[in-house]
This record gives sequence, structure tokens and C-alpha cells, in this order.
Amino acid sequence: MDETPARLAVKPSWLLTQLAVHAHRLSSGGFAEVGARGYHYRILAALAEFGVASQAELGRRCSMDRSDVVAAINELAEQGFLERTPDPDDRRRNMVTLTKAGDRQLRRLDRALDKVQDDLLGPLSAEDRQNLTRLLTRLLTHHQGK
Amino acid sequence: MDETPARLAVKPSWLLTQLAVHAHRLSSGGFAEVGARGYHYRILAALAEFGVASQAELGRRCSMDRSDVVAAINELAEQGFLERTPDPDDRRRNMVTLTKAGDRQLRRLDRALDKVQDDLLGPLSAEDRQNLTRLLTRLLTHHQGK
DNA sequence: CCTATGTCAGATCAACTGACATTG
DNA sequence: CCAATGTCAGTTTATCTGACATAG
Repeated sequence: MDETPARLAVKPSWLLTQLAVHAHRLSSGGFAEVGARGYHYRILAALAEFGVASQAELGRRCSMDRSDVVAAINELAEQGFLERTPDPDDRRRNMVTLTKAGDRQLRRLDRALDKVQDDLLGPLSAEDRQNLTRLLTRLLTHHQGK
Repeated sequence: MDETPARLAVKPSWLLTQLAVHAHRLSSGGFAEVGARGYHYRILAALAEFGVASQAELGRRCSMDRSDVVAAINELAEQGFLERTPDPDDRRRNMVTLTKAGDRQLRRLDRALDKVQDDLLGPLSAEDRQNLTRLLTRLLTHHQGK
């Protein structure tokens, strides 16, 4: 009857790490279906969510490094999913804008992720999912607020 | 009052992805303090939890690829944290055994992770933590059971 | 002077892939 | 003949570091 070993029951950080493996497997699969990867999704989603932003802002919102934002935005711009225009008010900054095509791509990614989410949360009831979401949201807002 | 944008509230998979960034940052910091990394911790923990095992078994228990187990075990054996001996009953297999030094290393890693866990779960009450652990355990056992 | 920004080159770590020889 | 195991080489992705030029 001792199905769950002590370490698993006691260490949520271990649970999160192990679960992250499965979550990562599933979600990269979903991204790949649409020819994208995690960084692309995060940036497109942040643009749709918060609107036009500088690269540094995007990095902060996606918890990504400045330098990685550069590369991801190069790739997304090449595919026409966003546009990079210099900010006249602050000539250090680039303003990044989501295009129509970018919005369509984000929709595709969202659909793919919906399937992933069902796979991932399969064993949980609607109430459990709501509960989990609530807990994770509290954790995330706490850690993103520094 | 609209603190949480729609996407965050609706998509636990996004939440998990973003949280995984913070969890990863914190835990690799903890591992590094002890001169280790995630793969090392997972293998040592699995050995302590389930006892002697073949490399393939370790891979299944840690959700790691066979080939990555090889490299991690090379490194751990070099540091004297485990021993690799051929299985006389099945000459394909290596039996991997945790050493005294390996057990001490695992204890150090556990202590480091305890601090990480407190950082990570900071904003949650004891009851919330128990709740979260219960939900994550159900998800993990479901996904590990294939 | 100091800070923020965008950019680049490079390093590390986790995860995966494909191949191969050996053994069951 | 097929499946499992251990091993090796190589690739991709995510993350981070340090450096630099430019602009506030």
C-alpha cells in the first residue's frame, strides 16, 4: 500500500521538477506541431496579452534574458509574426508589434496547447483544476513580483 | 483590479511553464552549492528511495534517457557517490549501488533543496502546500504510470 | 558618471536521436 | 529473429554570462 515513496510525498520541489519533465515533453510536442518553440510562444502570448512592448520589457514579462529575446524576435520577425520598429521617444528601444499573421500563429499555438493541457491535467476534475490553477497563480505572481 | 491577465488565469500549462522557470532557477542554484546538477540529484534520490537498480531502471524512474543516465553515472562514480557492478544474472545489466559518500551527498542536496522549497512555496500556508502536493502527486503518478 | 538597451559570442544543462555491439 | 541494455556521438532548446556600443 506504500505507493508513494517518502521523498515524493514530502518534497513538492521534487514533484515540480519531475512534473516539469512531462509538461515540457508535452508542450514542446505541441509547439513543434506548429513549427515553433517555447520562446516563440511566450513572446507572442505576452504581446497579445500586454500589447506593444520593448524587447527589454518582453524579457521581463516572459522571464527571459535580453539576449535570448533578440534571437527569438529575429526568428519571429523573419516569419512575419511581428515587427520591430525603433522607438522615436527613446532611441535605445525597439517597439515590438504583433502582426495579423502573428496573431493567427498564436491562435494555432493556443489550440495546440489546449490539447496538451487536457493530456497534462487528465486525471483532475474541473474543481481540482481550478484549485491547482489558483495555487499556481499565487506562486507565479509572488515570484514574478521579484 | 485586473491583476491576472486572461491567459494566465485560463492556462495551467502556461502557469506550469512559467513557474518551471523559477523552480529551475532556484533548484539549480541549490544543486550548484553542493557541486551537483539536476541529473545527479535525481539518480541519487532514486537509489536511496528504491535501492539498487540497473541503469535502464534508473532511467525509467527518473524520466531520463538511457544515454543520459550513462553520463550522469560516470560522473557520480568518479566522485565515489555510487558503484557500478555487472549483474551476474543478466550480463547486459549494471547494478548501481549508492555508497556511504553518495548518501552523505544526497543529504547535502536534500538540505539545499529544503531551502529552495521554502523560497518557492513562500506565499503558501501549510494547508495550501499539502493541497498542492496532493494535486501534483496525482498528476505525476498518472503520467509516470504511462 | 551611471544605468538601460540591444546585440553578439560563448558556455552549460536538459532532453532527445540514431547508431552500434552484446546479451536475453 | 526480436527486444532490452549499455554506450557513444551529435543535435536542439532553454538558460545564463560577459562583453560591447549607444542612448538616456
